Amino acid sequence: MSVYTPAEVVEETGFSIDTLRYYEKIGLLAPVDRNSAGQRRFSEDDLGWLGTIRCLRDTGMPIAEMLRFAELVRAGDHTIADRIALLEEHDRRVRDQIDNLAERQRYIHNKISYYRSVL
Amino acid sequence: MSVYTPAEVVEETGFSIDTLRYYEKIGLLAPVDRNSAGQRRFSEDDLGWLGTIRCLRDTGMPIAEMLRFAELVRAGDHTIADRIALLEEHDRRVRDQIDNLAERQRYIHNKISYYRSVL
DNA sequence: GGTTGACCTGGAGTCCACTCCAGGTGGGAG
DNA sequence: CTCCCACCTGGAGTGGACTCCAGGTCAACC
Repeated sequence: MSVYTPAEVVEETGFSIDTLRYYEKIGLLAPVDRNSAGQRRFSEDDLGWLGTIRCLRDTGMPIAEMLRFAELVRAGDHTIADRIALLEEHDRRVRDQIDNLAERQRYIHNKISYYRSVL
Repeated sequence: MSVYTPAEVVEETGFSIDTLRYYEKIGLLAPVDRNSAGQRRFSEDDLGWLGTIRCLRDTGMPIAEMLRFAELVRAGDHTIADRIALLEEHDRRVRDQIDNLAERQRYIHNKISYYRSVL
């Protein structure tokens, strides 16, 4: 089981070290293992979880809701139905976001066409 | 030429009255006409511009850039090429956003499928 | 003529998600 | 041995985009 230094995790996840500490502080990341000097050593599992966080964050999920999800994950297998419900709800919002963006994009395209026509 | 009260504009645009005042204060909205009592009376043009703002805002354009666009619009027809450039740049970012969301959505779908498989 | 309600102003406050800072530790390179 | 560098902590500060507030005006309705 390999471990990762903060610098490696920054490199792999794209989160800043401050953000990683912040996520741990608020409990979005479970307490990370430390070496004898008290420095963080992230596990493979931490990396996987950070990947999930990245995905949820980048699709606009607020931290408060990611925290709820994190709690469900920590609570064990009996919360899987709840996790599905949470992700499905989020998925609907992502779909709405995409539809909305596509709709607005048409407006932008029209605007560009209009400007081109008066050049 | 009909005019609109603040309440009507709130109704039509979905912006709150505080947001409308804020946009006027920072210059995103040109100074709005007033009646004899000093109350705002929005024009058809204001409504149209607010529609544009809504679209740009909802596609994630920061206020600073909307301000730049507003200045180009106010500067007159010789800025049309610049406006096209700005909108095309923004359009690219919107496309990236949509692609990104679609990609992340696949991850979410996989996650849901996985959870379903272990139920 | 009193009350209500929509509106006004300047400025302070809020929320979110970080981001930065000062001051300190421990291990490895030269 | 000394220096540097990556890392640590608690807590303060930032940026963006609003949102709220106190105190005031005016017109209209009862």
